[in-house]
Amino acid sequence: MTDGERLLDAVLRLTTALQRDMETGLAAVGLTPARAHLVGVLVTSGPQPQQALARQLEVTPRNVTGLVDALERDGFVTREPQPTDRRASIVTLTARGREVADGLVAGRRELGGQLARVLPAGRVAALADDVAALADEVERLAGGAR
Amino acid sequence: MTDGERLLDAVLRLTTALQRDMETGLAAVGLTPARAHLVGVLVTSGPQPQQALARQLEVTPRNVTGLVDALERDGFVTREPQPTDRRASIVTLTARGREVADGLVAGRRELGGQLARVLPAGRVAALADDVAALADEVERLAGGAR
DNA sequence: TATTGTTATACTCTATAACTATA
DNA sequence: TATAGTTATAGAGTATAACAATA
Repeated sequence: MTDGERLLDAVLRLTTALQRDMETGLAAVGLTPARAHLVGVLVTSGPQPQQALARQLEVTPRNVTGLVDALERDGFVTREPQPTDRRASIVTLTARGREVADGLVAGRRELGGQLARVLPAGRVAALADDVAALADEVERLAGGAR
Repeated sequence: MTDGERLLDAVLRLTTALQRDMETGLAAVGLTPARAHLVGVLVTSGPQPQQALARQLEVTPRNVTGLVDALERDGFVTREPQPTDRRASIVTLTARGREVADGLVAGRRELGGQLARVLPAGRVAALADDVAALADEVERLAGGAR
């Protein structure tokens, strides 16, 4: 097996483990990855109409309807009427939604710290650069193939 | 942002890009990730009854029924009767299934090569080791939390 | 009595198409 | 006429529970 294949294997293994870890963490607070993604956009970009969410999530408006339905039912967000355009509603985090979102951010920071502690302190920055370079390349491969 | 957080960000970006890249590749040959996973197990471990597939894929037997239904319909596998146990059937790759699977293996090898070329040759092996160490840690975190 | 695979049912994420209300 | 969001429909992956056929 070449070093490149070993690298790919390790990355795929990391991918699977990370996904599992994050999904169980999200499930513990009552979220799924897709719903957490939407919550993340609200945290970063503030209250938004569903069209804007659809664009940022790269998903159809219909899909956003379903995600917001579930998040609203579970008390994470509300749909606020927009006075200037009665077609649109503004999706807004509830207090509880914000609390949960803050917890996710904290958990992510903690996971970053745990990963950093796996390696000698001097290597973490270089590793981050190398992995970023790999990500750039894969994005180029996928994007450029069109 | 700490180096650990930068590392985590890079890894998550790589994860997303890889997933997208692989999904489009699979779709081009008529497979989904879940079905390709099943095909991969057949390549590695040979023809299997569905119970064994369910264990290796870590999904329910019911789920395997659905995946095999789809793979059978699309001509990738067949269900062969098992003479010694008439309850069970043995899931077997067709000639076309094997061809497609060989293509996936080749594609993976090529992707490994492309990743390796992103970095100075001397760093690839060390990077593979570091990423493997991260994967070990995340598996430990997820598994040990039970 | 235990095991293999299935039918029945349900939830989540995703998509397209057609429609309503509003701009 | 264009836009925001919905209903209708569909496919994929996943799960549990009940059941048939076989061991």
